[in-house]
Amino acid sequence: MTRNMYRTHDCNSLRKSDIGKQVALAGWVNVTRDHGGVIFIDLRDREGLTQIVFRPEENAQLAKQAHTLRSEDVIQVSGKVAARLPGTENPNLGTGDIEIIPSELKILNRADDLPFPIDAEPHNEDLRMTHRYYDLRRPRFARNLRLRHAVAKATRDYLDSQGFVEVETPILSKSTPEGARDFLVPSRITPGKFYALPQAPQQYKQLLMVAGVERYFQIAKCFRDEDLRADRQPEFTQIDIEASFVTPDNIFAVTEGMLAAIFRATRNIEIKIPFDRVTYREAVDRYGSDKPDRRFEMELVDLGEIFRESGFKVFRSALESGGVVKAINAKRFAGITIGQADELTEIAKLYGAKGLAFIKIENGEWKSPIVKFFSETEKEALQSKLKIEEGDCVFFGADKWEIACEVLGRLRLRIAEMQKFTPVAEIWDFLWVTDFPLFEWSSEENKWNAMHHPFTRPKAEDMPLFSEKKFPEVRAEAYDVVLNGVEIGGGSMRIYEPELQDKMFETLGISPENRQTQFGHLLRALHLGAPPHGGIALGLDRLVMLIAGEQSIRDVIAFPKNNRSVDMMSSSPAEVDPRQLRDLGIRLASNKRDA
RNA sequence: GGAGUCUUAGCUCAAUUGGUUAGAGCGCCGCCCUGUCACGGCGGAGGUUGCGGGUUCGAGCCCCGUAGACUCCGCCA
Repeated sequence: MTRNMYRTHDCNSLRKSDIGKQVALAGWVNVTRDHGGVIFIDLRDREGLTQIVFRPEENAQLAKQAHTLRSEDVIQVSGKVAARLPGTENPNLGTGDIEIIPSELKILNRADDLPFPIDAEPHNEDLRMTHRYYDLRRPRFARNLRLRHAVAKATRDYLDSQGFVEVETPILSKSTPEGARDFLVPSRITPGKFYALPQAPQQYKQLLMVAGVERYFQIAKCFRDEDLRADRQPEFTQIDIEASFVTPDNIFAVTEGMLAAIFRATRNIEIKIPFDRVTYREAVDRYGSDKPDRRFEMELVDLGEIFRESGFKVFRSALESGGVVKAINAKRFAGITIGQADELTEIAKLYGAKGLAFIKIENGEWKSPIVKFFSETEKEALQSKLKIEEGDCVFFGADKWEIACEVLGRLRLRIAEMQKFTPVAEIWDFLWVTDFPLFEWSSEENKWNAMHHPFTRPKAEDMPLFSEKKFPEVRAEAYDVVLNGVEIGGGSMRIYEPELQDKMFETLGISPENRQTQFGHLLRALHLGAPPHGGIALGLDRLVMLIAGEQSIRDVIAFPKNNRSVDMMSSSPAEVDPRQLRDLGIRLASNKRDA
């Protein structure tokens, strides 16, 4: 590929051993260093940099031309590889021992004044996104795109080796009432009807199991019309996997093997498998999160026994009304500033606490307005249970279990940030979170919703609870895979019995008529010999983001959208020609400009 | 739907308590410079301080509104 009329080598391939060769290179002018006489050009292509030297005494015509070069001009250079003058080698460059003495310079294209410097980190993200094709020239993004490719390739290679078949499923599919808001696509041929873009290939992959594919995967684009975050895009990519006649252990093993293959291929790292497993209950209890970041300690400690009979009414009454008292010990955080304390209090309130009590241990003294309510026995018990030492800062949560855990879990993460927790070495802490609740109560809709999705099966041992309609206690055969506190995937064993699926729909408040219109195909499929099956889907964008060490999935997507779902570069979404709407039988309800 | 932060030259930022002609570095243009690698030196151009309104003798700065960006909450089965 590199040898053609434009070039014989890439810009990171010439070494000492090539000295004397006649070569051609092509690329972008990374930087010019024009000394009036001698001119240095760093030529850049996707592989690296090579220095070109123009000397007026050798070729005045070329030097004159080179003098006009500016950053990001596209040029082609032919010439001879030469050793750099002794003492002027650049050890920071792979090609630092050599330079090119050109005999020919072709200016293929000139660049205008640049929207931002390519070597600095512009903070203005909309400017970057507007000129994304230019932004992507920066080595960091060239690296990220190639990393993403390597992850996808390792995924395909591994799953292929395990007998999985990649099957494409429709992008134009059907809207379903459960889950996220759908993107809709109007049908021209059937006016008034709409396709929906898939939120995930969930139903199709289950139908492929009924079809006897047995082991399916797909690197699938998914679409959800919800508000965005740094780690959420309206369209994103999943590594989607499903298999028949399997148990969760089989899915865990294939996922672990695949992730191991990915880390081997991209980072040459052997990750530790199998991953630890914790139940949802334990994760929330100990870390205040269903996606625990275990790279640092600061676990939630239950203080129920200590304060059951306490004279401190706030704690005692929380326990008496069925709640919990829990705490985290932030080591060496007694120096907390007023601003930090205020922020943590805000966080506590945001997640439902009435306030935030904390104790600073400074100069051997426990500093807090609540300490005076504690007995000596309580203080001693606290000290030993939380391993309190000089310089620590202890934060309390007294509330319903869910609220106390979530509040302390959020504080735990924020405090770790405030303490500038940075792991000494790269840590890849994978774990499985299992036994999620099957249902969650929606106070907004006043009904039970599926926590994962409506096709998730209850755990076999919880079937009786399901029959007894003890819905909050029913656990699902569902699991998430978590990496460094980020949920990178989740899945479940599916319901394959039509009767059980009907019972599930019934619990979710989906009427028999709606079941038929919305899920009829799936229900019929379950009646035609559906095998037991289950699977998982991993967020490719998030996974690549973590491997790349990026903070946002936008940095590992070639053309992402901003947090209002706008592509700043192409200005989409955009208005369309009225004739297009007429063809679709669509009339806009209102024209914003009239407002 | 809600909260917070931000918006000054092409880019990154500054401008004291509301007070002179809104500055600096990079980039750009011109001149000089023959071994640099973020080359260097001298000079120059470049601004409706996001937009609209208000308070004031006077607003980049204070107030109200509005637009946009980013982060978060809700939402994301």
